[in-house]
Amino acid sequence: MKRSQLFVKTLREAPADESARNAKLLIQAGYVYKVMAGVYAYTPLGLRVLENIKQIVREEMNAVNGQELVMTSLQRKETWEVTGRWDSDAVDIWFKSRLQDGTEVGFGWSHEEAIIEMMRQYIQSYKDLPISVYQFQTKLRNEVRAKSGIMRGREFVMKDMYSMHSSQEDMDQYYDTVIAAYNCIYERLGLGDSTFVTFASGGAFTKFSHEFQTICEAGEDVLYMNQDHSIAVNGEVLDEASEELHVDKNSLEPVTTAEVGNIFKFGTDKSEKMDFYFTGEDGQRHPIYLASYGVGITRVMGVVIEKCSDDKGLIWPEAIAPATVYLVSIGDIEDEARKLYEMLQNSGIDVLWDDRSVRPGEKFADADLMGIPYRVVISPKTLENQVVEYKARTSSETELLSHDELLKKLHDTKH
RNA sequence: CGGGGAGUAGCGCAGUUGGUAGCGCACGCGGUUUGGGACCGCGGGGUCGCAAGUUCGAAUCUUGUCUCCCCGACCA
Repeated sequence: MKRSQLFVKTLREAPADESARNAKLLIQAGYVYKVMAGVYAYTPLGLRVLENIKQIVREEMNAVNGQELVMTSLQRKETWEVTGRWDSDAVDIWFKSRLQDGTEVGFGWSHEEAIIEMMRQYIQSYKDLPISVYQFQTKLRNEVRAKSGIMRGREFVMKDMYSMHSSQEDMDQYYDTVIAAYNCIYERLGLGDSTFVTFASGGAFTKFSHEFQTICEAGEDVLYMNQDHSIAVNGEVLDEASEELHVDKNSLEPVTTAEVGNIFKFGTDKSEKMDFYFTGEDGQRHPIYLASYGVGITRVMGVVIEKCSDDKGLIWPEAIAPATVYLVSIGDIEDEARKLYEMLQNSGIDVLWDDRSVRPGEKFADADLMGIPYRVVISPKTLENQVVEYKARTSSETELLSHDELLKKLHDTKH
């Protein structure tokens, strides 16, 4: 990717109409464009980060036999009337509209009912179970107030997975494997050390759900944790949960967190409401056991920024950065720079080459602001000694390396 | 939805006894520059969020309205 071909521009100053760190930096560095409150468009840079996060999630979902599909944003009224959730008194964040013939439609704020309705057509027998399906969807929610930049928008990308089972035991077992998969996701996103599975309120269909909460000052939740972090409870269910876990709630310390995932078991309640049954080995009809698993993709992106940035700008974890190397070429050395650019790309490294004819200082400032993990500088000075200058975004030290040493270094740091 | 703050050029901002809009950055042209956001000269760009009203005259005063941010409420 050449900087001269990117339409994106960085801003000298952060936008004044945002106060959330993630939104300020993303707009300033050219990753997102704000359309309205809680609604953000993603530039090629922002899209790359989003896709990188999705790919990690996708790999982990595939690893637990999730089958990817994609539902629709337009939803039928009838789909939601079955569970009473079309009613605006029950769900106050609906965006609704009408077809030209007057038919009411809703814009998907969730896809639970929609997916179950669809799966009902394909699942009849115990032989069809278990099954697990997931999608990445843009959810539309008419929030009264959007806030915290991309962390709580009216339009956001979510991965939602649904598993269907013929027995409680099968669901419970699968549920635990998904918890493990989720831990892998947050580990790979660089949030492993600060993300915890917590007890949270269960809502309409189950007593407790599990939330994945990441310690984050910009978060909206308060978690109560014990000393070794083996127990974490959402403040909203502190009393009930501590009782259930047999711990003294006064021994738990509060910490501010952001929810980055939410999973829960519906059991058979929802299936019974939606007439989602299978025929068992006994020849009888039984309700299907259901569980649901969500990850807020765009929200995770925001949380990563809130946790990882400095006064110069963004600092992406390598796993989701839009490029691995920010190549700065200085002086009239286009041919040599192009060779280095191609060499790095050919060895599988994503390079953003700043080939613009602007002053070096501006390129350095942009490299920092955009948060690309490694900066490589090539100039007449480095060429004289057959080296390039290498610097990690997180370090203030530079190193002079030969091309071979550079490749080795970049491949070694990759995991 | 309650409370608070704010809308003036692409971005950040200034602009009070009311007199027809300016600065920095960005942008275009010319030149000098080139390892941490250079400098000089010239130039383009704004129905001052929108709508009414007061006035000879409104960015400025009045009313209404829309939008954005923050706190709260809300949040499968």
